[in-house]
Amino acid sequence: MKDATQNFTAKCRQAGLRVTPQRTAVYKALAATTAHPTAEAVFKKVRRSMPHISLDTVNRTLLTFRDVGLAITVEGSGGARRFDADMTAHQHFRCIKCNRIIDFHHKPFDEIKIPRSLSEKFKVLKKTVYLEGICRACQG
Amino acid sequence: MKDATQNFTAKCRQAGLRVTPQRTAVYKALAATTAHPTAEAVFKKVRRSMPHISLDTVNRTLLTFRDVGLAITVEGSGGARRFDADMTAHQHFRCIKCNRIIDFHHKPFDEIKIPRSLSEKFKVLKKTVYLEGICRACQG
DNA sequence: CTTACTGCAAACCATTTGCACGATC
DNA sequence: GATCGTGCAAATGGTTTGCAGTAAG
Repeated sequence: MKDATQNFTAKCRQAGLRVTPQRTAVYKALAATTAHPTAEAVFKKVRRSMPHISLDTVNRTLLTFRDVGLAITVEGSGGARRFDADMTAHQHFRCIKCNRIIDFHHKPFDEIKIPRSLSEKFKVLKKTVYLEGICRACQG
Repeated sequence: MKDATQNFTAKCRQAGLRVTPQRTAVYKALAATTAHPTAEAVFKKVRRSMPHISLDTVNRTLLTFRDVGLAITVEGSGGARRFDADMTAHQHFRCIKCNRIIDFHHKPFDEIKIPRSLSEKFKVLKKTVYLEGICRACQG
């Protein structure tokens, strides 16, 4: 994790982002956990050492981190819940521009094998391949 | 789609659900689209033929459908946005009970191949295997 | 006729936006 | 000093809950 913290300043500069105490604190808090926190959770943590920081700043900072490649958001999380009556085997592709979700079906993806090390620990009820990118309509 | 509609009554009975006009209308609206609509979108559609239906009913109905296996929710959609500073290759397992997200890494999952038919149509920027189930702590 | 479902209202939670002040480069 | 970032406040959007009336079995 040493790398990560050093990497932070470099990535900021590289992306033309200013290195502010808030950003540093948010990054440290996020990098220190594997709990995949929400903005709210990061906010609570950071506030302990920086009582004046606002939730908005944390939120914006985290989104900025994602945009410049310092963090990711867990697949699909964030928007409204979306439903699908199709109960046959299929996978989803989500366009990051228009937010459309497109079904596709690729048999090999139905048959991916869960490693033993996982099925021993967890009861896996659902396994899916999830793709994100840019759909045809949103390209050039 | 004929099957689906017939299946509907059967599945309801089987799950001990009453077959109400609202449920029927919501199911029809959902089954008629591949757009992966939000509750709001389904609501707007259903309201055209059933002006008195409420958004809450649509919401609850859709969640019920998911619980009895008449619909699915798109992976991860619904909750708050969750962040992760880990930029190395890895996958996520989400516990449907405690909502925890657990990292794991299985090399073969990094190397899944996108079929040509997809990469021709879409610019795929991210591909991940996403698992859901019950984590150890939440099991019996 | 009993129990489950619906609709309404309110509360709650997460996210976004505009703007003025302050800090970084 | 110019520009970018922050904090505040308010608005928005989505989801959940409790409750009383209504309809399905």
